[in-house]
Amino acid sequence: MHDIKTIRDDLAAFRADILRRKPDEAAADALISKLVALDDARKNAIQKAQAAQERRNAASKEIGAAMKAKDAGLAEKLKAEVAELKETMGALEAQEREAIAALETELAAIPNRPLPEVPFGADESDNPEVRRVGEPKKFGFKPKEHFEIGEALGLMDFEAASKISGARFTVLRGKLARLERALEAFMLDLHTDHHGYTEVAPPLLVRDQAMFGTAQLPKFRDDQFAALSLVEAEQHFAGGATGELDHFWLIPTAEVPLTNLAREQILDEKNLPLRMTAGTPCFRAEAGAAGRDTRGMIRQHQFAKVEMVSITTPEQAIDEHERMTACAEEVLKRLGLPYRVVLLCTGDMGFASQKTYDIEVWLPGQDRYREISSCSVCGDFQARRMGARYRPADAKNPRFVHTLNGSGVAVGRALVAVLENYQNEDGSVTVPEVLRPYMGGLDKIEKA
RNA sequence: GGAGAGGUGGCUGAGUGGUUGAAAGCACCGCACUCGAAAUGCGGCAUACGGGCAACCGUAUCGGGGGUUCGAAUCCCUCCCUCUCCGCCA
Repeated sequence: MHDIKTIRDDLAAFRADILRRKPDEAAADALISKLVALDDARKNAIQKAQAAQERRNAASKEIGAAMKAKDAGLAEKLKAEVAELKETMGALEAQEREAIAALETELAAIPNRPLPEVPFGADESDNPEVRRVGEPKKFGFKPKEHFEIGEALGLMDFEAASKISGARFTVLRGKLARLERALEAFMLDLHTDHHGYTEVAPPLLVRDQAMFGTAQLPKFRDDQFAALSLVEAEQHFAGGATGELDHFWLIPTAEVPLTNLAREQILDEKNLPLRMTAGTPCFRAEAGAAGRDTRGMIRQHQFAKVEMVSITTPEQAIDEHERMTACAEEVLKRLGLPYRVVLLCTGDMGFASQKTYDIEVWLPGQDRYREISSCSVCGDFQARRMGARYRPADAKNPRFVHTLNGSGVAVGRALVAVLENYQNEDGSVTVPEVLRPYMGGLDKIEKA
């Protein structure tokens, strides 16, 4: 959520940032004049309503004084004056509310402003590579894709999944199911034992306000799954009710519950940065992804992910972003997976982000790097939406916190990466050293 | 699902219609005392929005929304949330 004052303080800078996101001058100018008009209307409505309230309050006090002084005549006269005033007040207050809501609706739909160092670009082909770590292994045979490996092992079953749930689901069995669990446990242990994150087991079903806070709502409603009580839904319709059903949202990422832990809080500066991690299933409708990554488990309706969230002061945010990215990279380093880090350009960045690093893992079966983590710094964009603040040690007024989130890392895709990078010519998969303690000491997954 | 009790400032917690934005305590900040500290004393200490160069002024906020009233933290309606007991349940 943007602050209209900040925008109006420097309209030219705001316009430039909007254009960096989407280079459409006509749209940018239309947006700005709309915002200015809405804000002027808001101020105007507030002033009118407040002037009326001020007169009413003053008259009410006079009535109280007159009644104490037993001056019934004066009290009655004042009452008549207030009664007249009230006829217009209701409308003025309604106008004030509407004007504020109209501005907020508009502001809530504007993406965050990219930081100056974020390169301008249209899509992922414009993302500069920041660094490349690890050498892709040379195979003495043509490396297979993960689903070929998993299916050949008899431990990855898409047909069974589709019978139960349809497309974009996977059934893992035996050692592959355990490998997924091992990966998640390994990542959580790394972040809690070595990176200073506190493990959280959050709700997976959340309310509208939480989804608004992290900015999945209102704009990305169609990407989400919802859960509802059919009994309540039936009563809802039977009662002839209209509008939105009461329901939960399935979290598309643990970023939502973790970040919203700071909702409507005033944190103590000495507790910042607040670092939290969670391993959860994530649910996505993938509405706009028809036909993309249809084979295998790269793009699923349900997948496991270990998420990191940091709540910081504005001053800490940028360093924390580098630190968080390094924490995600450490997962891949310890797993021995080659990867590269790219800086997302303005056109490829998420709605709430000011700056994002994507970590892409090497997949020999696909012969390319694929996203396995995304680390974003959001500034106060989410904090404003959820009222998350902190009290600075040396100042009395609370300030909005800054929020960061990053995958540390996507467990499903990590499983894919392990299968492809550790595959052997005979179809078996070597278990990476760091995972063996989590696999009961097993060093190789073979066909059962 | 049934019955009941509640939601007040950073925290605890008073307050049932008229200078109550809100007692008191805790926490925090400043000053005094002290070599320093503790203890003690005095003072300060909510948030947002609008107006103003500023000092400051105004408006709103006692879970959210609506209503009654000249006037609501206090009365009514509604929604949300929390807790207790019973029922059901992993």
